[in-house]
Amino acid sequence: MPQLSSGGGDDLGANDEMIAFKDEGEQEEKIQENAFTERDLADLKSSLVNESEISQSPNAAAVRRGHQGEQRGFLDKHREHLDGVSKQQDGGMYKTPAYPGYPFLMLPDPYLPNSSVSPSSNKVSVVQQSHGMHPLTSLLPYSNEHFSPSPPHLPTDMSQKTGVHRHQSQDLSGYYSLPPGGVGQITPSMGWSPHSLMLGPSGMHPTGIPHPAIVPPTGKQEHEQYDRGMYVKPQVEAKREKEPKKPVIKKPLNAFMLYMKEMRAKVIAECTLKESAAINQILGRRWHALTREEQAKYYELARKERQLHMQLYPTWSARDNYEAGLSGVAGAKSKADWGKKKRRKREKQQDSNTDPGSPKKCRARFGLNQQTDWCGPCRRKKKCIRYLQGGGCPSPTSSDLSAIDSPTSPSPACQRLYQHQRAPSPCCSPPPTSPSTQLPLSLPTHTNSHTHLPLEQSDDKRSNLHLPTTKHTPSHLELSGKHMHSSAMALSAAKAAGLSLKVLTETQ
DNA sequence: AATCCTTTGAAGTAC
DNA sequence: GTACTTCAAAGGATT
Repeated sequence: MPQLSSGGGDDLGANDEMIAFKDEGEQEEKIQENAFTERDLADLKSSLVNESEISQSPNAAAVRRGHQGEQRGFLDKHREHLDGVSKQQDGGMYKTPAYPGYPFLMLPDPYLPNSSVSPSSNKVSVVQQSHGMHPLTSLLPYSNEHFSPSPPHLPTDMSQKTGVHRHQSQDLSGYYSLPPGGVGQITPSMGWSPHSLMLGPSGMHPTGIPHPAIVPPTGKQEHEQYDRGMYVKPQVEAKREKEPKKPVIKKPLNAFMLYMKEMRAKVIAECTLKESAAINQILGRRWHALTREEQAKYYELARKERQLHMQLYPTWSARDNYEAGLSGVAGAKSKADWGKKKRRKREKQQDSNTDPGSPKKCRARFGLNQQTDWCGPCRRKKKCIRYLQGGGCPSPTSSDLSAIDSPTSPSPACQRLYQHQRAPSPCCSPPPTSPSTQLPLSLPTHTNSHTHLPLEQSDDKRSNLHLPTTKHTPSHLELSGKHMHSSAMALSAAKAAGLSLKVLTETQ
């Protein structure tokens, strides 16, 4: 269970996992609630927008902004509504005030037998976004009436096994992110009805629940048809009959994904960005800029998503979608593509790993005490991009450099960006300034081993927050953070003290 | 049309 | 236990 253990061993991050966010010096200041000041936005824009989004249509931006305005209006309304609802129903999921923008909070805890969302509260119209779905679509529970009350082929043992009433699962199914081409796009106004669910194997979850995590195993076109509830394509169906494919059950969204879903529209509106990659970078920064409390909300939601996912698809495994590539994986357009993709990645890896004798990782080279010298991926426990390439080891530059990449040692991705004369990604740009203070306090960093969050989260006596449990030993910073009232304070203090991440994270 | 890019986190495999 | 990989969303950009 995701936990914040402000009391006993704080496990927000392993000391070897402190992630430096140095690229936006000012960001530390803003670690308060919504966290984004205009200055921050300006920073982001200057580092991202101006570089990568020069050539976009102002008109489109204006339109988008208008759209966002509407959306915000909707959200505000929705939040008002939810504020009331969540107070009644949330049951105190968090001790901190309910996050106003998170409709998930209104959803019943599957573990609470009596928890259910009243139909009225659950009937939230799903507003469609210009890109196909409302950013909060995943956060907006379906109306119950859209579902058949008793899915015919729900595994009979499921509810018994999990102790969850069927009804609840239906309610909870609204948790899931809706694939752009998934049922989530089918709004009440579109005449969505249980009948439209009877569309054949590809559109239906084995449980009979029109779960948004389920997408047809094939490509876009079918998605679109699926969207419209017009899953009528004889040829495709014939194909399907020939090679019956399971509906693809997508992975539950993790905390960051949930956050992205919610915030994407906001970022798009604020930054007039279009490129998802750039947006995601911003979101990544913002994510780190969030306070623990804010992140905890998303971790909790993610936990619930997984929980629900597990309940709905007890037999599903993430591996299914690995393998699904061979039989129609989500994301992969086709079997062949998936294979290609996989192959390509492997080739990449091989290419970059030709010298077995060379230092393999920043971790190995610099050790935990010099994590600020690590390349970004190493800090994120991803594959090292710096020393895999033949051992040529650009001396790490300032520890204040971006956590992602330093200008002197651009990642392959960045190099590629340069090669293609794309606007340099922020990761390739010299970070704005200051060393990061953002570190870890806001990060539920984990140890290298997975932090498989237990679904059963014990009553957290140590903290009112729920972040993934980690096993690390507390670092100085963390200890400091523990004694600080908030990460913002810690960060501010750290900044005021002129402490660098490096200093802060040195523990041994 | 297909793939890339980019982010973090979860969960999988491999050793 | 550690290291690494894949996938989840998104949509413009690139191939």
